[in-house]
Amino acid sequence: MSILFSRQCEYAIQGVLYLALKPEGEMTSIKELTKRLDIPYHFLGKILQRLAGTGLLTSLKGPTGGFALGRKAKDITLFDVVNAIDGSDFTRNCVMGFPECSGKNPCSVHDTWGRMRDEIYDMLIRKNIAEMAKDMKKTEYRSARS
Amino acid sequence: MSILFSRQCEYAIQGVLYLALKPEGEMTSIKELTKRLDIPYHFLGKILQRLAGTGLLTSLKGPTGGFALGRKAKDITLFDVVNAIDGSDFTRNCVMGFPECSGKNPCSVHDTWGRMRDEIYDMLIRKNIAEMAKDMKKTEYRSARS
DNA sequence: TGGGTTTCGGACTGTGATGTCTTAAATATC
DNA sequence: GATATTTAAGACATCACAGTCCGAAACCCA
Repeated sequence: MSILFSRQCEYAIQGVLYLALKPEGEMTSIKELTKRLDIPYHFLGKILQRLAGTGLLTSLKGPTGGFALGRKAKDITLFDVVNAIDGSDFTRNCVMGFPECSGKNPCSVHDTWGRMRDEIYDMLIRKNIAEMAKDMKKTEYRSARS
Repeated sequence: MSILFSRQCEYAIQGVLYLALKPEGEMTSIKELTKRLDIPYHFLGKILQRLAGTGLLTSLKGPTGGFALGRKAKDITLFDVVNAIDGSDFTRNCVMGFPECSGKNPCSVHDTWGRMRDEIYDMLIRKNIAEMAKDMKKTEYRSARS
């Protein structure tokens, strides 16, 4: 069975959560992120770059440079991150790949899956980065990678 | 956003549903399937081969040969098909990729996602091919690809 | 001004999934 | 038995995603 998010997207979420644990406005380098999160250096760089391009993150070059959240953690939802990397096609396409599946012409699992899909979407929209980060803060970060 | 099933798996589901609409025991050739379902000929061949290998389908070579369901449609669940192609890893791994996410050490969306994952699993287990095919029979097949 | 540090951007490689092609094996019909 | 038809099986090609590498641009500090 295939999974919900691409690996890029998983990394993006982990990175954004890590940044949310930092004091507001403090810059964090890729070097620190890659060490703490165990994500390939250059790959993570590209992902953060992409997030910065959408305004979700800010970036600064040079020493003391790095990345930080582009707005307050509570104003960033899980959906914002996922949508920036993987898009939101899953909200539209039929789960079984029937090309003409729609509300007027539903397939056999259309309604059942539609309900689950809505629940997933709601979860992504409701979860904001601030409260997620707070949950993780309870224990030391690496062991809290859970 | 990435999707729930691989393309192979989507094709497998579509193929099995098509076979379920046929009289019991009647063989259907790849040629017919590929034409009606608009799936690449040889690729579909490999997928059906694989399903036959697990016993989900039976196959016969030669003229009048083809594929048919390996047991009664009502005894084949959606999970059987999905599991044969994509496996069932999704029931185990953390949706955000945190390597050490577990019940004892849950991430922020662990419980929420876990509940949804269970619902998806239940859907796959409960939906059998017979009733799904019956739903689709209501309209002409191609336009019922929905 | 110059050197070191960091992100930026593009090109490149590796890998797995998707899709194609060809030959062999099995079966039905004549 | 010969031939046509169909699946079986493996090699091959193509493509998207994952991951690497390098030079350039921006920035800080001495």
